[in-house]
Amino acid sequence: MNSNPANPANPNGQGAAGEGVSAVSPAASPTFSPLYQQIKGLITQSLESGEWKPGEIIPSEVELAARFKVSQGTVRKAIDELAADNLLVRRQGKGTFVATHNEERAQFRFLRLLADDGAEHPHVSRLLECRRLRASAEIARQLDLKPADPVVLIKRLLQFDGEVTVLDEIWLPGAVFRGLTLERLSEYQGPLYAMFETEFGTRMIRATEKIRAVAAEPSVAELLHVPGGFPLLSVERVSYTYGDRPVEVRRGWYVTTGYYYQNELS
Amino acid sequence: MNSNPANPANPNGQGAAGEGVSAVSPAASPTFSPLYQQIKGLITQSLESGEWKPGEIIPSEVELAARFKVSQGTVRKAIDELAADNLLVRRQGKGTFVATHNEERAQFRFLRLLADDGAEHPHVSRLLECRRLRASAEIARQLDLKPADPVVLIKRLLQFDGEVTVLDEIWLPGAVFRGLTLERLSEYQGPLYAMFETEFGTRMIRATEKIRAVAAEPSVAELLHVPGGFPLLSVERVSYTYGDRPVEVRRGWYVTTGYYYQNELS
DNA sequence: GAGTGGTCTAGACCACATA
DNA sequence: ATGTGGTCTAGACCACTCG
Repeated sequence: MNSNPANPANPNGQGAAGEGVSAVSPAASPTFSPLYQQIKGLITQSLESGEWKPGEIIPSEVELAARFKVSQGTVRKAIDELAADNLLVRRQGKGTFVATHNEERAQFRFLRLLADDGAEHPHVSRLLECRRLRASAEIARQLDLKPADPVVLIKRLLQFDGEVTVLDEIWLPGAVFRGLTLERLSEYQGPLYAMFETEFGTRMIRATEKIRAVAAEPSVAELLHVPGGFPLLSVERVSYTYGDRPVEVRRGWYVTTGYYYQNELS
Repeated sequence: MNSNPANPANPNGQGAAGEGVSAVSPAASPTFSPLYQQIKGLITQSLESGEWKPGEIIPSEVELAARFKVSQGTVRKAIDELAADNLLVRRQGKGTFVATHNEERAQFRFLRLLADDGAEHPHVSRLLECRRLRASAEIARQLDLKPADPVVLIKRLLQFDGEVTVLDEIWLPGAVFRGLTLERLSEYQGPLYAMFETEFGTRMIRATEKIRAVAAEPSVAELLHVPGGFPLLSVERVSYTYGDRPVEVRRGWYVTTGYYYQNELS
């Protein structure tokens, strides 16, 4: 950040078209941060603080411009980038909304397993367990916790069109997901990320995955109805929320006969 | 496209600020295409036709604005999107350049296999063969050719830090890659896509991948120095050039012990 | 018709690179 | 000093949505 974080009076001011505002240009700021980036930060803060909740509409561009004392074009550019990052969703004629996992037209953003025939195989989740325990060194490292900090472990199966296809082990920081039980999980329907968002106020923004081919170990093989040693896709995901804070580690084993992991390189 | 494809006189004209240009607004165009999209198309044409070649600089924004008879802001938005699509690269103070696979700071854009330790293991290619044959039904379909059309097949191994890690089978349309031989391949050094670009005028823009876990078949296992049945990552890639025309099918088998396929979900 | 996002323009000035 | 992309502003008008 540069200066004027809260109520900018045009720091690196390049002045309005025909006005005499802010004839600054001091030492040619060494750490230059454009105004719209600062606005972006301010909007992100409001998202993080819950001033505008997932699914809700945010103030119009003109309102925000007035609030931040900048031109509409500047908040526009800020919102553009936030929309590109999937934090906001623009809807022409209606307004700008906080992105949500609840009413998203597709969870394909995070589940990229497709059937060979391209059909729309609906997937259902079968919960296996949900318990609280202390983080291993590895999980603690990935979740940015201290070893032996409390975590929640969820195990579940995903069935695609009746076929058992995915086994997931999901680790969550216990402090954030207080009160998460198997009962509560089973009551809720819909994507896990939607539940995390509405029930625990934690919204997944982005994730990284490490993908490998592995041989099925006996316990995994049994759950997935494949012989031991069967080749499985191992997907280790770390999900992040605002401020790039990790909030989930998910280890998945995918059966990729009849299904494949779809990826786009661009 | 809307109208005025070549030398626009502001079709859906919303007129300059204080001028009397193009007071149109006819039947409220049913298929509305913004000006900057049309400009984007015109620039893409120039890229495709080779008017500006990979690595070269393109005309400045003001020049293009004059050429297309639009404001600088409009060509700016067009270039912005083309840069986001990795067709152009902006460099402040210098100009805008046509993207190239030659001097790219990283080919990580297309090779996403990383070592567990995160180190910079240099990879070297070992060519196995390069022959011309007739497309199978499947390959023809994927390359949008007619069955039995001529294709080129390249097989190669990739070694990471000495270890054999990847086996690739690469299919190319024979008509485009005329004169591609094993000798020519071995002479060239650097990424294949760089060679395709400079030697055959075909630039890869984007690709899709289907990823699976499979058991190594005997012939593959032998080449990769793993036992038969060993779990391998199967990566089937289709690459596209301008106009979303497919120009490569690449089937890869990756050994993912000590390495993983890195992916970002956002 | 009023409000919202989307497009387009024109002009000023800043940051960066190069000569 | 000049030219290039990058930021910021102000204002006009268009496309879309909804009451």
